[in-house]
Amino acid sequence: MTAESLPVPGDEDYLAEMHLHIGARLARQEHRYTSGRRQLVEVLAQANQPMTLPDIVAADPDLAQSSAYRNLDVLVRSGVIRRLSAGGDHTHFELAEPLLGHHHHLICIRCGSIEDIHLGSDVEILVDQSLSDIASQTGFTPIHHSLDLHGHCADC
Amino acid sequence: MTAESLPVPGDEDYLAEMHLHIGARLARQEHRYTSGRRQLVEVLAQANQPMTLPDIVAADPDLAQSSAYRNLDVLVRSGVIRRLSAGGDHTHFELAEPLLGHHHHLICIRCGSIEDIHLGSDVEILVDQSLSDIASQTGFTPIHHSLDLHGHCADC
DNA sequence: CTTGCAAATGACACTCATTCCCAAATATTG
DNA sequence: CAATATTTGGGAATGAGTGTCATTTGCAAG
Repeated sequence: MTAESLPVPGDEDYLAEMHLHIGARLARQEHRYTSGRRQLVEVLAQANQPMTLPDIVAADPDLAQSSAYRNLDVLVRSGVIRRLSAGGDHTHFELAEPLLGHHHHLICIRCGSIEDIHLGSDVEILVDQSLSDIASQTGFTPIHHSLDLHGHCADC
Repeated sequence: MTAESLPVPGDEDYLAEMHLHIGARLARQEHRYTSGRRQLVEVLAQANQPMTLPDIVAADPDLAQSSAYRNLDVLVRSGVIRRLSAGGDHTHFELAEPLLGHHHHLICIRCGSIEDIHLGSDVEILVDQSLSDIASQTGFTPIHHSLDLHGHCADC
């Protein structure tokens, strides 16, 4: 999908290459890729599902809450991480699409959990085309779309 | 789309009929359709775009903040109003789809505004089918989907 | 049209997710 | 190493949203 040759999750040193990409991206914006930020990215990469701040801190208790929030914000602004507002108490965070691939979500409206799903490319193409048609009529500049299915997860 | 014969927005006494529908729906759940709730619905019906609580109170200063929040919640639980989490400071509310029709949103990631859009039925059908295919494989029970386009609005 | 009772109201206190603050620590540059 | 800039983390502050409770309102039965 992207012109850059990103390694895929099955890759041997997927994490190492990903860190290089992210470090370069942060450097371009005069930000340092510190260990705290690296830990954040690793937690999200290993979970491969959107996480809340309590999830993240539980997964790596070395992370300080205030720094985690601040660094999540830096990474969101740099396009490394994406912020999801699912309606529960906490915002969810996940790696951005260039790192994770384009996908959508199953959102449980009872327990607030979020799971990733992938749609067929035929659907994606049609959706993208329809949305950009509408956007251009309104003077809206599209950046990305979100398509989520809300309902009850298997556990609920 | 629905079996019931709801009046359409062009209708003479659209509001009156809508209030009847909502009153009946609330009564079924042992709730009263009080003047505060009616005002809430009228504000949202007239704005025909999702509003935050400050928007709502500004549009009708008679509404008390705590009651407005409580009644919004009652109306959400009763399926009259839908809650949207757009990522800004405030949650947005809009009339639910049975009253407003199925639609999607343009969400400005700079100013937080939300605007309604409608997609062609071919897109809707394809999306619906794809989503329910995936859901059934996962044991997820779909209730509704949301498809939003994020970007910059014409004003930003 | 009272009386009784459950639901609703609104002012205000409170919770808690997130942001702000700032002095100490760490990295970068010359 | 000195000088400068960014980052860190603990705790205080912010503010959207919720809870509390005494008062009011709406409805039903007599």
